[in-house]
Amino acid sequence: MTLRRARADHAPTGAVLLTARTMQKVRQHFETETTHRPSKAMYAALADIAATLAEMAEGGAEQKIYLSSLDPGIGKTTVLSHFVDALLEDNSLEHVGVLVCVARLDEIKTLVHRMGLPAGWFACYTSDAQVNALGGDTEPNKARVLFTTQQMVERRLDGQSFAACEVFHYRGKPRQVRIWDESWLPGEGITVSRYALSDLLSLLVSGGYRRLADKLEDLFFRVRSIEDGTRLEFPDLAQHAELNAVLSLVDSPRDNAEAKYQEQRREQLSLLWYLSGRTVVVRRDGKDGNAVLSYRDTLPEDLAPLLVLDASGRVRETYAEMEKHRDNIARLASAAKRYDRLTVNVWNTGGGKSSFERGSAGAKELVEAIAATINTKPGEEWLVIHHAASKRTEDIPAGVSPLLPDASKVHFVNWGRHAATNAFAHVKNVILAGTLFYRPSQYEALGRLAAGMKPEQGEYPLSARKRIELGESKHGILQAACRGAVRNCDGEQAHAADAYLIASVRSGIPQTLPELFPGCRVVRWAPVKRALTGKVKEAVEYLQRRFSAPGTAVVKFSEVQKVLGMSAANFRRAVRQHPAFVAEIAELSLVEWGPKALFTAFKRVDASDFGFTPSSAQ
DNA sequence: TTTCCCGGGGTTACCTGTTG
DNA sequence: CAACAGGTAACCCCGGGAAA
Repeated sequence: MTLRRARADHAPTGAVLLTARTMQKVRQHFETETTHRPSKAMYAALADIAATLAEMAEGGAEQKIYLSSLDPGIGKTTVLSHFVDALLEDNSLEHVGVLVCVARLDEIKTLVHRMGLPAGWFACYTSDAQVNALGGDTEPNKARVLFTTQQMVERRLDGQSFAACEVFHYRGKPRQVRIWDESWLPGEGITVSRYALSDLLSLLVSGGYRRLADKLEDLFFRVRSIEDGTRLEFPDLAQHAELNAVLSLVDSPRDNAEAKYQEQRREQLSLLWYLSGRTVVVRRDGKDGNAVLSYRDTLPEDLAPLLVLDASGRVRETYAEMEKHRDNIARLASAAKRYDRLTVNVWNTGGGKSSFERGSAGAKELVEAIAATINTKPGEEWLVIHHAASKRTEDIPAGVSPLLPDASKVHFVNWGRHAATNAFAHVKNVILAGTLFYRPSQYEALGRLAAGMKPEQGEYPLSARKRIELGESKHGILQAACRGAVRNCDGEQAHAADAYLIASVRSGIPQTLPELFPGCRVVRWAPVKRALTGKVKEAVEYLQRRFSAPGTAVVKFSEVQKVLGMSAANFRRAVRQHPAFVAEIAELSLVEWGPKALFTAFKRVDASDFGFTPSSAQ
C-alpha cells in the first residue's frame, strides 16, 4: 500500500528497528509455541500494526486513526504483546507510555493474562476494584502500560483534550502509544423518541417545572405529525432550568430494576439538555413512534494518533464515512482470511426482533425450527445467538431447551452480549437466530456522527443510511459467527464450521455473505414445512407454477388477484399481509417490487444475486 | 358415543380516510 | 383518480369440549 511506502521513507530508523524486533519475536512465538502459521499477507498486515506502534513510540505517527481490520484469530494480540516486550527492552524509549483501551472489563483480564507483563510494569484503571487489583499496587501514572476501558476514557476526557487529561499521563506526559481494541467512533449518536419524551413529562411536572414541561409537550405534539426528515430547532430547555437541578428529581432507587430505569431517565435528560437549542432531525421510526436525532463528539481529536484494532473495520460503513468525510482514517494493510470450510445455511425468513414476538405463531415456528436443527447433530456442541427475552420478545432458551435431549451441549448467548466472550471458540455449530436491527433514526444518528454531518448541514442521504444499516448488520453477523470455531484459522483458512442464519432476502444480508466470509458456501436452510390453507395456499401454488417457467422475473399482483378472484383490498390483506404467505414467498426468494415507489408485483431475487451455490439450491 | 354450542380463522363486502 | 390503510359486520367452516 502507498501508506506503507510513504512510511518506510519517512520513518526514523528507530521505528524500523523496533518493528523488526517486534516481528522477529512474533514469528518466533508462532513457530515455536503455536500451530498457527500466518500467510505472507497476514505477516505483512501484522507488521503494519507493529510499524504503527513503533512510529507512535518514536513520535513519528500522523494524527490519524490507524485502522487495522484483521479478522479474529490472526494474531493482533500477539503483536501487541511482543511489541510491548520489545519496547520495554529499549532503554532509549523509557519515557514512552502505552495506553490500552478495551470495550469490556473481562477483556482486560484476558489481555493481562496473555501479555504476561511483569508486575510493576502495568496498572489497570477501571471502575472495578477486582480488575484494578490485577496491576498490584502500581500507580496508574507510574505504570508503563495502562489498561483501561473505553467508557473510562470517555468519562475522564469529557470533552477536554487528551493532552490535558492527567489520569492517562505517564511520567507527566501524555502516553504516546495508544491502542483501541474494537469499535471506534468519535462520539455518540443521539436519538430521543417521542415516547421517551412523554415519559419525562410527568416527572418534570411533579418536580415543579411546569413551563419546561409545556415546552416539551409542544415538541411532543409537533413531532407526532411532522414529515419524515424535517429539521427543527430543539427548544432551549437550558434557559429554564439547570440540568443538575432536574437530574436531582431522579434518585434513590429502591431496587436494581429501578436503578436501571432511573439511569436511563438521567441519560435521556442529559441528552435533552445537550440538544437544547440545537437543530435536530425528525425520523419516523414506524411503530416505535417518531424520534428526534443528532450526535455529539465525545472524543478529542488529539486522541489520535490511535491504533484501532477492529475486525469489523472492513465491513462497517461508519469507517468508510469517517474516511470520506472526516478524513481521519488511515487503513493499515489487511489480509483476507478465507472461509472455504465454512458453510452458511440461510433460512429466508424474517429474522428481526418482531419475528420473535412473544406468543406469536411465527415465534413458535422459529423456536421449533431451531430445536429441530440442533437435533440433526445431537452429539455436537451448539451456540445459539438470540434476541434477549423481554415482555414482547420470546424467551428462546426457555423455548428451545425442553425440546432437546441434551441441553447441556447447547450454549445460549443473546445479542448485545455476543461479543463478550471467547468461551465458545471450539464450537463448530453456530445459530444466528435473527439479526439485530436498530431504528432508522439510530442509523441516521450513527451515520451523521461518522460523517461529521450535523443536522443543520443538510439532509443525510437515504442511500448512506441504508449502507450504514447493512454495515452494522454485517458487523453483528461477523462478530457473532466468530464466537464459534471459524474464529480460529490455519494459515489463511478459517476452521471448518456450520453457521445457520435466519435472515430475509429483503434485509440484504444473505446477499452480502460471499463478501463477509470470502470463499464460504451458502446453502438454503428450510427447516419447516408449513401446511397452507385457503387463498394463501392457492396464491403460493400459483406463484410457484408461474415462476417455475424459465424467464419469468415478475408476476403482477393484479394477475394473481384475478386468478384467485379477489378484490385488491382483500388480496393485500388476506394474502400479501398474511404471516404464512410472507414467510413462504421469502423462502421462494420472492420480494414485493414495483417500478416506482409502490409495490405492484412479485419479483424473483435471482439466486446468483445472493451467492447460493447452484447445486445446493432447493 | 352422539349432539350441541362456541370460538377462531378465513372470506367477502362495504365503509372512511389518506396518499402519490 | 387509483391504490393504500384500516375498521366493521356478516357469513361459513371446523374442531374442541361440555352436555346428554
